[in-house]
Amino acid sequence: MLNERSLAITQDCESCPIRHRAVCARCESDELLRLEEIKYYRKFEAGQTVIWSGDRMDFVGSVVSGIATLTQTMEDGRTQMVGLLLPSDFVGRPGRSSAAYDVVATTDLVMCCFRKAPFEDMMKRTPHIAQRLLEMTLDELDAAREWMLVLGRKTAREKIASLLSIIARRDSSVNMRQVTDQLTFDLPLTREAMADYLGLTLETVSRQISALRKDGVIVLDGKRHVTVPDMGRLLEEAGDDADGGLFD
Amino acid sequence: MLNERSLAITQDCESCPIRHRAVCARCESDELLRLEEIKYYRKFEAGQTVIWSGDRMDFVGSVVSGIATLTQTMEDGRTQMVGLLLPSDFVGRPGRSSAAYDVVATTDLVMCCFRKAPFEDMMKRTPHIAQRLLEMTLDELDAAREWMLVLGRKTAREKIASLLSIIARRDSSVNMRQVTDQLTFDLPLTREAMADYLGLTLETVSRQISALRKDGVIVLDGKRHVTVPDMGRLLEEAGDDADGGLFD
DNA sequence: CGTACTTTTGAATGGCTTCAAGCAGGGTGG
DNA sequence: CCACCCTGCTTGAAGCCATTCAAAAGTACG
Repeated sequence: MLNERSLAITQDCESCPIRHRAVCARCESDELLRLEEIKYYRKFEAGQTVIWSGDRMDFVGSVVSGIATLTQTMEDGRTQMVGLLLPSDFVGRPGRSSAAYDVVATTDLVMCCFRKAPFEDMMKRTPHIAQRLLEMTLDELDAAREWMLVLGRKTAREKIASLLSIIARRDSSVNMRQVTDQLTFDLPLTREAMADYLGLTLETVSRQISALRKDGVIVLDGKRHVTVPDMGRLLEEAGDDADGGLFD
Repeated sequence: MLNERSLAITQDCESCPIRHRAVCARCESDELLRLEEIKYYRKFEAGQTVIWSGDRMDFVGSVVSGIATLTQTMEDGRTQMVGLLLPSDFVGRPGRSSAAYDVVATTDLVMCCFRKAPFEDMMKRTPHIAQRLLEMTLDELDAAREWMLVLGRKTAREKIASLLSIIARRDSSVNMRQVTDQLTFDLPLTREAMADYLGLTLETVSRQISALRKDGVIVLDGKRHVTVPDMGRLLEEAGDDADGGLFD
């Protein structure tokens, strides 16, 4: 919380916490200065909708702190999460005027925004931005495809294990911790949000988490705090090979 | 066949059938000339594997004619198709040396290839290529996310209807036909390949196709030739709203 | 301390899979 | 020319995993 407030005041790109990972990662100092002129921060509270699918989207931006979700909803209410947005992730699509998905703040959220037209203009004149955006988009495409395997072919138990291992891996990379055998983290999602991510019902999510706990694959402290005694075991349960993805 | 042979001889980018849709779409004449110097054609027979997941990938390229699939396989053999590659689609990822997925030719296939290093070099000096690749990657990301909804939340019947409507839509756009009420096309995939795309078994695919036929949603002539008497009806069965995606 | 929300747990149902057999079409060799 | 086989496809029956419906327990907050 305190952290987010201080970030919201940040105007200096050089000292920005996502400086080295966001869409501006490859920019030189002079390019950053020009970005600073057109950027502005926006804050959202947990639960707030950032953009509705189909709405006019007149800005793009990066998540500075907090977590947001990208979801798609059918007319009858079935919803599928299609992306999890973490600090440094990019929101919006240059060249498209309306949003394709709902973007919802899962936690309190700070975004670094640019109005679309100036940003697109900047992109044309700054190859470093377009290059980085391409790289990030390719990474997202890989992640989406990996998730297609989870959704299409994995069992409920494997799905839960896959989600936990992804969160664990990311958490350790964000916090620059070593991926040792023992890992601890907080679930940033409710059971329902996990269900929407995994294509399950929240009851099944709850049951499978209980089962993994009972089998000693994870240790729960409260509803949200998770410890993984043996990461290899968790990856096995996810159906990946034991060192899958750790060294790529 | 004859068509492919003639394409395989094509050296002239200006008259290339995918000229206006592929990664080179935005290139000027002089840029095309430079591409022509480094490009080469490769042909694959139906069933042949273009690249194995994990293999060194020393080229990238565009599908000129034919169809290929992108698949992911788990150790126990479960497989999920994560992409369908059609003429003008791009294969390979600049900045990555090994393939992330199996690429398999579903029909006879002709590709326009570039060795990776010269292509990456060219990309740096030709913003038109990078711009177009970004656009194409963003489109693919949207397609992958749309598919996540299909895999995660749709019933078997809806999945089949979704696949059929996507093939129908693409077929009509490739052949520059009007999307009228009546549509006819050939399925480019076996029941097993459809199952791998949809996260189903081939038996379920077969059953649901039979059910849609029985209910008059589609008309079958042989195993592969499909007629859609009422596209709106098919889209309804897919769980999309009746005009979904036709006018985007 | 009560209300609202999230999570867990139980029991019954059902949709998809699994296992199994039979069918259809196309090519091959005797 | 036809028996044979191979591959792709269909259909049937039984079983299982995840869902659905229902209720209660745990948690957060005024």
